[in-house]
Amino acid sequence: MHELPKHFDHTAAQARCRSLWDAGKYWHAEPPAEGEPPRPMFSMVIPPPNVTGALHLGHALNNTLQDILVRTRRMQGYRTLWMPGTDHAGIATQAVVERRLLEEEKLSRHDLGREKLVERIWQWKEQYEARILGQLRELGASCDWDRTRFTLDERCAAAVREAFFRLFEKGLVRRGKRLVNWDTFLQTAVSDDEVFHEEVKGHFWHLRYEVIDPAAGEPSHVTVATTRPETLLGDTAVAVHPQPATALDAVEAGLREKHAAAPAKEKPQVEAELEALAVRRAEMLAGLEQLVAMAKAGRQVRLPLLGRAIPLVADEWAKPEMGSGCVKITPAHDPNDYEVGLRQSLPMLNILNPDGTLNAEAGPYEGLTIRKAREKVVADLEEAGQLEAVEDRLIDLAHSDRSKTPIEPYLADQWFIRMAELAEPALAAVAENRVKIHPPRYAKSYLDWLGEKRDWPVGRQLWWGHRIPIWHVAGVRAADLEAAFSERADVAWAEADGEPTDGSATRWFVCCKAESLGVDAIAGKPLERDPDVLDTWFSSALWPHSTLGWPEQTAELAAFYPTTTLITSRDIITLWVARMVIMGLFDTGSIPFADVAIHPKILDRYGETMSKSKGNGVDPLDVIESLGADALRFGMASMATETQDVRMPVEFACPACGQRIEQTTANRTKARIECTKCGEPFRTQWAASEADLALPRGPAVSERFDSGRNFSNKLWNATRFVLMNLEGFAGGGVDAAAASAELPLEEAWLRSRLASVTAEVTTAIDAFRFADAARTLYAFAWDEYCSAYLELCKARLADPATRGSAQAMLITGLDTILRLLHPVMPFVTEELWQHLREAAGSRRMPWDADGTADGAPADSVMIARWPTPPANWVDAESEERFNAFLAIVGGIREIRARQNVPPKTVVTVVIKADTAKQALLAPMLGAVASMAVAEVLEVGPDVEPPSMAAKVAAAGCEVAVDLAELVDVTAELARVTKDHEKLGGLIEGKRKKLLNENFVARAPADVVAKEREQLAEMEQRLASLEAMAADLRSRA
RNA sequence: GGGCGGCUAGCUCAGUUGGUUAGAGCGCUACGUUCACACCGUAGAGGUCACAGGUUCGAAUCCUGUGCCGCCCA
Repeated sequence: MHELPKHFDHTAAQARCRSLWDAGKYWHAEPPAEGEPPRPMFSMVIPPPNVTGALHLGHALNNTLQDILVRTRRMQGYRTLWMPGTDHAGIATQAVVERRLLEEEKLSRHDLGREKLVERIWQWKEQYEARILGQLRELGASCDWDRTRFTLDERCAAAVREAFFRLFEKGLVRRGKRLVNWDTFLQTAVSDDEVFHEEVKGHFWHLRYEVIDPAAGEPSHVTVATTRPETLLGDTAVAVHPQPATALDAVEAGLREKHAAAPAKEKPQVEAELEALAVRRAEMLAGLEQLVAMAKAGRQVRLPLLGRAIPLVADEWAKPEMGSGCVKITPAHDPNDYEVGLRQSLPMLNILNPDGTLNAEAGPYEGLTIRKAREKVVADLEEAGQLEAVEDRLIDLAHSDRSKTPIEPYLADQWFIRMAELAEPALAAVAENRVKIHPPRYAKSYLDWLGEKRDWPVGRQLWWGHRIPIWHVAGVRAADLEAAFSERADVAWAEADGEPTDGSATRWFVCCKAESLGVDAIAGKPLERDPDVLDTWFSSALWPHSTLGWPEQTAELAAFYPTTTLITSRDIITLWVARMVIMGLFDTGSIPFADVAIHPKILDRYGETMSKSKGNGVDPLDVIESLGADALRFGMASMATETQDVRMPVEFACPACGQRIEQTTANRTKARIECTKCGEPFRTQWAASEADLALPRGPAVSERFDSGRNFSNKLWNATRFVLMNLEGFAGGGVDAAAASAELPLEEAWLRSRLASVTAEVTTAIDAFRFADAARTLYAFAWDEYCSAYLELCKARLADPATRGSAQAMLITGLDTILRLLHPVMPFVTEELWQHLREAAGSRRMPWDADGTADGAPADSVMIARWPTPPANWVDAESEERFNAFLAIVGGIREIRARQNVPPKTVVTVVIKADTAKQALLAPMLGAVASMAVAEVLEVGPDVEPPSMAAKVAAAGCEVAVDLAELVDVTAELARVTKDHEKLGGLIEGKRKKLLNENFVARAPADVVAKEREQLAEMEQRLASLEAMAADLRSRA
């Protein structure tokens, strides 16, 4: 006999399964060979994880869902490719490497130089790529490991150059000024999503600017306020609102509206605001209107410290309800001022060097850092008597996510991709449902974002990334370029459009799709390669086709592009999904995928996003190590509902005693925690001191993975039971063609359930409802297969007459469950499949028969066929009848529990039932006996319960357990009374409903009939309860 | 400021076109370890479905508004 240990050992199993799958390369896909019969295709690219760090729970979720889909399709016979790889993540990776360089060697990237730094980053990449791919394999991801790509590898680089070149040729690349988020530490622009905001303590300085040559009656100065006084060096105007009265009216109207809607306790606050506004109108409006007139008259003010004359302008950005009503305008260093600058055609004066020091425009302040410059500017203003006041204030300051330093708005030359033309087909693809987004509501954010068609800034001032394939040359004529490159199809050029021209020499951009231009100079003028690299998302946008070999017309591209599905998280719909659609269409003319499945984000118990810096994350490897990859995957799959986010309470696991300690905002940042149970201390991710580091680590875990672990073990033990009862198993399988009526009820029932569960699970996976699939399988395997069928089989296996068919059905059920669950829990199912192969290799499933020669079970469940139970297996009647049987068993158990009957004591039972139920139950009495530890003496319409009996209504029958000396009259009476009360309430409700003429007249007939039926049944039960109560009272 | 989502049992979540006596897992209570599994079994307690209106014979479900939490975009 093949006997299993009592528990599933996930660690050993995971290693074994992986080598089995690797040996067979079951995850590998090839384009169809010539003459090969056609098969449906399924392909998908992984959202490439960053090589910045290790995988987190979000990745675990994302990759679990992908793997479920891929494994399902593979089993369904598709030619299935899941393309793996990693992303170079330009700025993020460069930032971590630079930070380490500074910390460990006190070197900046400039000390090291471009080439050396890039070399260091490659080293980092090698290390983390290996780690990430290893983690994906730990998770069980069945990617095609022979095809692993990297967004910065040779193949992707060729695709990037080709795509950029084509954009350039079509005039879709432009260079222009733009106010960017400048990271002075990394000396690059960072995108908005790489910026976080944090409140810091700062000041609000009120500065006095003199009016130049004021007319009589005009003020001698204006006051402006700023949180960044050093920016005055770049001021090119002072603004005042063009219609201060109208603007104040609008503010007042807004406040009145707010007042009307405000709850009583907030009204005084609004009233105070209204009053202040009235005062302001009285005191300041005239002055503001005078300033508007001055602006129109072309009055100027003198910039303090530098003495420059700058205009007073009228612009709506100035808020008459705030401060002095005037605002200084620094177009090159503030986003709002930049807009004003554009509207008013103001000069844009950049006062910063890329490293965050001030440049020559700052005059005497040149060379100072921003911080020093601020101190000096403030001191000088004070000395000059131009500092009116200083307030303390909390300032919402933008910081770079990468370097953690404050962001400086900075006007710089940037490369852009024009979106107007490119966005159209990408919008249409989603609008016309050729690319379907699930759940569909997410299509809106895609369409809204893309609909704005904002040009895409693609240049980054970094060293790590795809270098923009553009060379600059100046002072040559078009004819010179023509002469140099007319023979070359891989070179294109255009007149520079965003750079200052000095009139004498035309500047050119030369774009080349080869790795190197191969020419240093034209007509004696040097060609200089642009230093910028491309935004990481540019290479990611090409991922679906670049990984398959584009621009080469490879067999892979022909076979697997467009891909079928993309599964990703909702936060990168715009950054990534939209850009893949754009570039896929531009490069290949085809959409990159037909379906996009969006899954939720994982939050902690407080609804906060998990992050290492908050200390509230769970490391997937901890879960894999302690509970197993299957537990992690099952947990992830059951969480993947269609809502936006899911919450996951986090706990610390005490390494000494295993106690789980709730993670709170208070303890999650501690370096050491003492166990609440055993008192032993353990360390967390924050441990830094030597004493703390010496402690054992208490991993952060979550109870939400327990049920997956328990489920693995349940399956393990169900299989253990089946294997223990295989003696005499004849092989083969069930007779698939048999009609339900010919089968014993329990077999017809299980067959029917297998068919409907298979259909439900298949549909759920097709619709990306992974949680439904996981939950359906859990409930079926646990409550129906194990708790009902397997329990019932204990009696059937003992009886030689039924043993054979019980074995065949048990095996059929188990085999089917393993296959259906394999995509969710690949390891435990594979391990059990192998045991089953050894112990029951002669079993045959109907859905294998037409495939392999003899329908023998596959070498691995990973390549076994997805079950396809015949339609005639579904049999609602058998299901209903079996449920009646289960209800009877439940009724007897209920009485036993209520009466505290010892588990092994056999009770005697009579059941009053109509003839139909009588017939149904007759063959099931043995099962009732085994499942309820009961001997059923009599079943029929005229059965009289013994005088001392506890009764319960179940499935329309009255089940009476003879309790003779056992009855606990008080408990029984309490119970009956409670039931009576509850039932009474329900009956009242139903009667009322049925007395309502409107209901009877308007509700559909079947609903009314059902209500009547229920009422009748309830009334009958009530009568029976009353009789029981009377009986019991007489005995109390 | 605009958009989106959530608010259902102590916790985490289901609840499909409005028609049930509102469910599950965990936790809790009681009982039970030679019987596949204590990572288990049996039974039980526990819910004004955020709040206020409305539509309807009938609302957790549809509509309007409010509140709180969160995300995305500006």
